[in-house]
Amino acid sequence: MKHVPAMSIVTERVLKQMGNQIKLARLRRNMPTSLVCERADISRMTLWQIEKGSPSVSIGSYAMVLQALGGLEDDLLLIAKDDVLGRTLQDLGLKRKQRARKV
Amino acid sequence: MKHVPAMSIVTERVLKQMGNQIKLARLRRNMPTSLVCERADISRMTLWQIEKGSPSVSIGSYAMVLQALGGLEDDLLLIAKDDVLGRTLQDLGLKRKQRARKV
DNA sequence: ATTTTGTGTCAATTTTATCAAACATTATAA
DNA sequence: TTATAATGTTTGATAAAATTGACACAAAAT
Repeated sequence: MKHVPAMSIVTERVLKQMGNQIKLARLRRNMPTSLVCERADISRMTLWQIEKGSPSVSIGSYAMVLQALGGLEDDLLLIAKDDVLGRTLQDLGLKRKQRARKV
Repeated sequence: MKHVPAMSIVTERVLKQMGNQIKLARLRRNMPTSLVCERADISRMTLWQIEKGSPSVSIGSYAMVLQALGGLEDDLLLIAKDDVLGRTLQDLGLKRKQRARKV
């Protein structure tokens, strides 16, 4: 990430909560950080940042951690999936485009 | 990300699909990449990588893009949330710990 | 059909994440 | 209670990500 000041308070909170959820998932499985790191092929430092909710960790590291925890990587597919607002807006705009267009 | 070889084919596919879902959400809103980038305070190049599903983009950039699209950042909270396997494992292990422990 | 503007994509440079190796701290096990 | 091992945390070096700026290409508006 470039700079922190652009991160909104809301987004910060979301990342922190997500990190904590990942930590809880690890503890439920009774897996030490060292094991997850090994399987995910990342350093313990990086996992620590993930569980703390640091915005500056690559999505790839996240994905590999979720996979290391066992089949949790599919949760990523939930993002921008059930896009209620988006579909409503699209219905208003008649036909579907391949590029954004003004007005 | 450190190196690509560790990324499994499965995880690669998941990231690609997630990127595409984000792109579709943008198009539904009829927002040009330039506008999303501006709001998310990232370069067009980075957004392009997100929509392509590159593993080497920070979670912070993802979060800000989701926010720029309008209220989509809460989708991140769906990750590791409904952890069925984890809860089952925990039930087997009686009490809940704060640290992983062997056996 | 022509023009406009969003998009795909590259290379070079700057900025940042990731790592390794410590050490301190604290929850469990014994 | 003491010992043990998991976790929190820092630092400095290096690998990698994010940016800028450029250009060609393509979709949609005129």
